[in-house]
Amino acid sequence: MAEINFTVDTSIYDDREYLRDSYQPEEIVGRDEELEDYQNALLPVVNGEEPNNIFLYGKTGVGKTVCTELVLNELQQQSSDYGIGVTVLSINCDGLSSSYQVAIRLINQIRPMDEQMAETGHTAWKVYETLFEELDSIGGTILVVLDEIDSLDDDHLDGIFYQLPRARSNGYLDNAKVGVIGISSDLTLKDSLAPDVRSTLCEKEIEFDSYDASELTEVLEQRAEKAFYDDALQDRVINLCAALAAKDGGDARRAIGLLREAGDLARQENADQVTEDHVERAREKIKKNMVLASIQNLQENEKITLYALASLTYEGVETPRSTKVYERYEALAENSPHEPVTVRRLRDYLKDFDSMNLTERNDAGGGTEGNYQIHELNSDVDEVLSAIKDTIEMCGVHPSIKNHEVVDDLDLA
DNA sequence: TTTCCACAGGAAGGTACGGTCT
DNA sequence: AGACCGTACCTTCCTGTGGAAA
Repeated sequence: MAEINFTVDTSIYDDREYLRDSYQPEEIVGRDEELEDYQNALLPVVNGEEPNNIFLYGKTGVGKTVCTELVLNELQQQSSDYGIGVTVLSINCDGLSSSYQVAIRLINQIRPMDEQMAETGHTAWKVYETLFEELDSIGGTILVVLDEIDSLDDDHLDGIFYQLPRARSNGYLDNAKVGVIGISSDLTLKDSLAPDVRSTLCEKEIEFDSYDASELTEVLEQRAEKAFYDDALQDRVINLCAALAAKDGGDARRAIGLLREAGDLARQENADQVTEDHVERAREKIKKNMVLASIQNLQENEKITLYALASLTYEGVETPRSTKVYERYEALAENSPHEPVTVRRLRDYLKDFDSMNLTERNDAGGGTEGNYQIHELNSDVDEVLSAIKDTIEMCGVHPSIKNHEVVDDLDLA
């Protein structure tokens, strides 16, 4: 057994807490314009008027959620000075698929633990009716923050965004003034809303631009100053993190995550300083973990599809077309306890892989072959095969991968 | 120019499941 | 107990697309 030895870090982190996702900075860098718009949009609240519905959009990690928390905290404090009661209900819609579920979450957030409502089984109108009763019993101004609304299914989007803003005019609410704050990182979401829903929900729109490299540098410097000891970071480290994150879409959360991972690596290695090399390696590690995590969440038929694609790739067919993947998939699925799905379904899987960034899907065609799509793994085939080890064991080792190291690892009787 | 081929993907509907309501 | 509800996951059917062959 390896010797267990904990070493106290004395040169890297002063206080790592400042790099955590949950840390809320007192001052937000580079979002002055957005904060001003936000403040203006909320002016009716302090004046005791009906609140605006506000729609926030911008890519992930550009400060939408952080700004919301900061602004609403401030709003609650200041309005209580004026004797106005403001309640904030916040729901993250990630993992929820319908308005129905969002409404139940809201109800359960209002209700005490021992009176929680079950998540299915009710009629839709019953759910909304209950929600309005609960809101009305709170009374005053209520701001409902719905974060990550883009993760809701398109078909189910309209329900809550239609009901909530209209509840008062339809006579469901007597005591409460409700404003909806919708937050989306999908810039096209607005277009998929029904026109009447769009016009009510988007009374005030605030767009959050992506951070550029220099803004990210500011954000990172703000955190790093408190998180790390003086001289713990090599000169170019922050600039590098900022540049990499700017290239990846200007996501501040990712930039901070990258810096944190680099710091962790340096600490593990008992280094005196975080170097550019740590950053590069941290970036690789994060990428690898993201792939692993998304593969592990796939359902079994999807994993078999990925197995089909990976085995083809390992064989040297780097961009197989959908039909080829399906042929291999069918062969693999036959050995598994799972009934193979139809080609149509598999096309959906392949489309999902692309949107999850596991693969890259491209149109191809011409010639006598007609039109078709080709699929290419976005990460190392070895990593993918390792991540679906259990599936390989279940379906059996396909001849094309019999030389792969994963196979040696499997306990094949 | 028309027809055919091979594929992509939208629409609608089926089924099983876990839940509530009466 | 049985009607009913929302949802996940799937199939079936069908239309659209663009180049090749007739």
